[in-house]
Amino acid sequence: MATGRTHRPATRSRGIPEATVARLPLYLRALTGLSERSVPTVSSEELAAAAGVNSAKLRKDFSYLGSYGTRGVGYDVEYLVYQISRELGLTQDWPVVIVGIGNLGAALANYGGFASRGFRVAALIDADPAMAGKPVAGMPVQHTDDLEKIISENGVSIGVIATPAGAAQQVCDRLVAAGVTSILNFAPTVLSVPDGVDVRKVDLSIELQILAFHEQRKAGEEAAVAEAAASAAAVVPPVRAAGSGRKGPDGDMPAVMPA
Amino acid sequence: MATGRTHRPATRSRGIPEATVARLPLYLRALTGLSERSVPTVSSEELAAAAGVNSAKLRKDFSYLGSYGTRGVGYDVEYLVYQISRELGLTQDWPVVIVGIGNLGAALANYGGFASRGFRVAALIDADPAMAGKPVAGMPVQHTDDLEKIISENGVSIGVIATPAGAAQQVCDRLVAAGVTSILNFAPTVLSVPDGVDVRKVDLSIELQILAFHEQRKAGEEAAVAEAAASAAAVVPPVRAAGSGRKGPDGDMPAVMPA
DNA sequence: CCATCTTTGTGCACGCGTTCACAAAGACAT
DNA sequence: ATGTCTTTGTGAACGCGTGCACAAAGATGG
Repeated sequence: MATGRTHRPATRSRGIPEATVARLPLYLRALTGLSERSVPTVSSEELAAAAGVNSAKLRKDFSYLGSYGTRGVGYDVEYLVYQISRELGLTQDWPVVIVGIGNLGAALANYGGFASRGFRVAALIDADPAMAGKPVAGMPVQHTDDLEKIISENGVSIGVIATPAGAAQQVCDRLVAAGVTSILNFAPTVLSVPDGVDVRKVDLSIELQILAFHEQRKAGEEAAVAEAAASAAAVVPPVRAAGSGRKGPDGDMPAVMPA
Repeated sequence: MATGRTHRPATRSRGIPEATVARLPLYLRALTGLSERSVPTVSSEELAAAAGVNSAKLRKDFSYLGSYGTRGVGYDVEYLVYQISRELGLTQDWPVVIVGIGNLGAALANYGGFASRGFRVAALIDADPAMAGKPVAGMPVQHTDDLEKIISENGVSIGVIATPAGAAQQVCDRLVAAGVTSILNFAPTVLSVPDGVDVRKVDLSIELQILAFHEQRKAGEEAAVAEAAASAAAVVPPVRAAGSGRKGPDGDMPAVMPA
C-alpha cells in the first residue's frame, strides 16, 4: 500500500503509527454505538472486545493520542468520541466526488455511510453523455468535461474512482491535476500518482482470491497429498516456455512441479 | 543445459507469509495483462513496476512458491500465471453466494470481476419478500428462508455479506452454521465467528476516514500551529464526564487537552 | 570453450507492529 | 486517612515484513 509520506519534522512528534490510524475508525464506530446507548464510560477490555482487537493494542493506540483514560474506571465515551473524531479530521466537512456512476458508483452514492461522518458527496461524475443530468441518489450526474470546474468550485480534495480499469489512470491524473490529493480507488488497477497524493485501494476480486487461498488450504488439510496429485494429473499445466520456443529444450524443467 | 537439477524437495512449506498471499493476486493481474499481449517472459523489475511493488519483494514472494525464474532472463509469463493461479486455488470453481441485494449487493452481482477468475455467483439472497424472484444480474433473487438449502445444494464455502449492519451477524451465523468457512463482509460491523472461519472486511467508511486523517495532516503542515489553535478555540469539546455527572469535579481534567 | 553480462534467489540487518507483564494512578470502601 | 481493588499507560521482548546487496546461475557472444 502506498503510504506516500512526505517526511517532515512536524511541529510535534505527530508520529501516529499507520496501523493505529487504520484502527481509529473502528474504535470510533464502537464508541458511537455506546454513546447512542448512553453508556458513560467503557474499559479498554470492553471496548477492545466491541472493536474486535486486543485490549493492550487498544490502550497503546490511545496512548499515541494522549492520556484520555482514568485508571480504575476506563474511558469517558463522549470525550473519546470527540478526541478520535478530531484526530481523524472528522470535525470538518469533506466534500467528495465520485467518478464513474455504474453499478458500483451508484451504490456508493446511495451508501449512507458516507454522509454519516463528515463526508458529503459533492458531485457525481460520469463520462457517458447519456448519464448527464440523470438523477442518482437524488443528485444529477455531471459530465466528465466539467470535472476540473467541479473540483475547484467545491474545494474537493478527496476523490472516489469507480470507473472501469481502463479509464482509472486517466481519471486519476485529471483529479490530481485539478487539486485532489486523496483518492479511494475501486478500479482494479495500480494507479501511479505523484508524491503527496494518497491512494487507497479497494479491490473486491483480490479479497476473494485471498479467501480462496485460505479456503483451498483448509480443504487441503484433510486430503492433502491425494488432492494435489489428482489435481496435477487432471489439469495439464502449460509447458515451460511453450510460447517463446526460443529457449533451451523444455526437458530442463519438469512440466509438473512437485506438489 | 541442466546437469543434475537438484530439485528443492520441501518447497511445500505451508508457510507462505500472509503479506505475500495478499500480493499474489496483484502479480496475477499484471501477468494476465502481459499474457494477453503475448509477452513471453518478464523480469522481476518489469513485473514489479507493473504491480507497483519493490522488485526485491517480488522476487522474495516468488521464492516462497519455488524457483520459477531463469537467471539472466526472467520469468515465463504463462508458467507463472499457472503457478500463481494454482497456489491461490483459482484452478477450481468457487461457488459464491451474495446475501443482501441492496444497492451494493446488486453492484457486486453485476461486477464482472467475480466471474473472471474461478468465482461463480451461485445465488443471490435477500430477506425482503418483495425481492424474491426478481431478477438481478440475470439471476432470480432468493429468499433468506432457503439460505441453508442453497448453501448445501451448491456446495458453497464462500459467502459475501452486503446486508445492513444490523442483520450482518445473524446472516453470518446462519452462513457458518450451513457450512460456509470464508466470508467477505461489506457490512460495517465486527463479525464474530468460530475458529476455522476466515473473515475479510471491506469498509468504505473506514477507508475514507483514513484518507481524511492524512488529508488533514497535509493541510495542517502549511499552517500547523495556527490551525490547531483556531480549531480548538472554535469548536468546543465536550467537557469531561459531562453526561454522567456522577464522577469527580470536572475541573480535574482540562476541557482542551494539549495538542 | 571461455569470458562477459544479465537477472534471479537469498542472507542479513533494520524497523514496525504486536503482545506480555507490571508498576503507577486513581476510585472506592472503611 | 489508609488500604484495597480496578484499570490504565508503557517498557521490553519478540516476530514479521521490507529492502539492501551480492553471490550464484545461466544466457549470450566471441
